[in-house]
Amino acid sequence: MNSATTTVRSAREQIADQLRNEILADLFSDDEPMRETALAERFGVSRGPIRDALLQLSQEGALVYKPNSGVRVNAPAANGERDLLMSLRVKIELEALRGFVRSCNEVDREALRKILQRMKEACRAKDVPAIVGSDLALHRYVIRRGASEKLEAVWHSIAVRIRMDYSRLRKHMEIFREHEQLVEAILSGDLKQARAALKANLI
Amino acid sequence: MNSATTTVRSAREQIADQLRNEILADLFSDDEPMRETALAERFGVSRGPIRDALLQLSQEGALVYKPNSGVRVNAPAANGERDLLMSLRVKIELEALRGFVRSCNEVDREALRKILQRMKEACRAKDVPAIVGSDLALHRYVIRRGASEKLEAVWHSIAVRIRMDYSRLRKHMEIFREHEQLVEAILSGDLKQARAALKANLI
DNA sequence: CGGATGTAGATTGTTGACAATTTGATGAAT
DNA sequence: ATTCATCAAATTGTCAACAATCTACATCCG
Repeated sequence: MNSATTTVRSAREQIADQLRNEILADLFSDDEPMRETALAERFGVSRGPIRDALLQLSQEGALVYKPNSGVRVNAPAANGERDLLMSLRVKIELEALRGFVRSCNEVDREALRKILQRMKEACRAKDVPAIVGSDLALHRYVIRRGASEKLEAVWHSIAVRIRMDYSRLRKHMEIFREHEQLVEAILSGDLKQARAALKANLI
Repeated sequence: MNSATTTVRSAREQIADQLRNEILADLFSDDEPMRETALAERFGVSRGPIRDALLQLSQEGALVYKPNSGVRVNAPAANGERDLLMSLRVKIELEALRGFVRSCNEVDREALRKILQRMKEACRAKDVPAIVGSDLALHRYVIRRGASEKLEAVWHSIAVRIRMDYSRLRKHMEIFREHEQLVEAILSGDLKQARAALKANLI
């Protein structure tokens, strides 16, 4: 195994990943509480790892935590806060994009193609949680390699709180095509076009 | 009890608060691992709540989590990332400042004075963790009341990762005086001067 | 009838025991 | 001497039971 991509994925992280994708794919109602015992049964583990995952997702902004009462899905950012959050996200991603296209090597290019392929299949199958996962993975890869882990963490907490609308009217394949253009611009080393593709995808 | 200030503080949150202040006050070495059993003994609880607090602090960026190996103190942002992170922090705080001075009422003014008083005593006593706590509390109050909880969470994850240098050469009371100027500008409703005081404090 | 009060059920919070994993030391083979 | 495998101690991960807390409903008093 290589050590760049995380070799060990704890139960907590796997559960958190899956739940995050489903939450961002709007599979849960905003008001409905998420019960620990039900989730424990679903994932075939005890409540311990579930609690860890729920706490993590609360910190990320996907859930809202209320002491002695449990967690609920967090509401997407309201219009007022959305603008500022999005401007922060764009700022981080544009900065990371610059660093990424400069230092992009063959390993990075192959990783991007792989993620894009995964997104293609998810869009074809209309598997919204999988679309969410590949979308986050693509942006995250650029940010981690183009900026740093600290920036990646901050970006993540912003992206989760903005909550892109994946079930928007336009067809799912359009989501793929937007990212395909972004990746193509990156692979050809065209920073200017990559910036344009990124903005088109986000705003 | 009023419901604006959090009525219930779980063990996890109290432990996390205290540890965060100590970490940001540079009381732990960057390489030394933090052991769960030692912390459990220190706080007089079992490892459960300790694990919760450590996970939370890892999400916030104060600690670095390595599966099956435990947590260590995260290094402060390097020069390159620090600039971008600080620009994001300033952007959030300036935006929140605008909203805060506009809607600031008597309750807010009293809360600010109270936090400032706490900071004064902490600076006098050279209690660095307490200085850290009151510093974060002051900025957080402005952001929560001037912006939103989502912005507050994002700001927090940035502020923790920047890791202000509290043990800098200038005397501790100067930290207090900077914030005193900020609060005075806010209390007098002078947005322009408040922005200047904020920038002076951060940069 | 309206509002406070108590009570039962459900849910989260905490604990200690046990399992799985990592880490560093030790020693054998080349 | 160096490398590799093995092992023991320490540490984290998981679990199930129990305690504390909340919620909703019923009950009682004004």
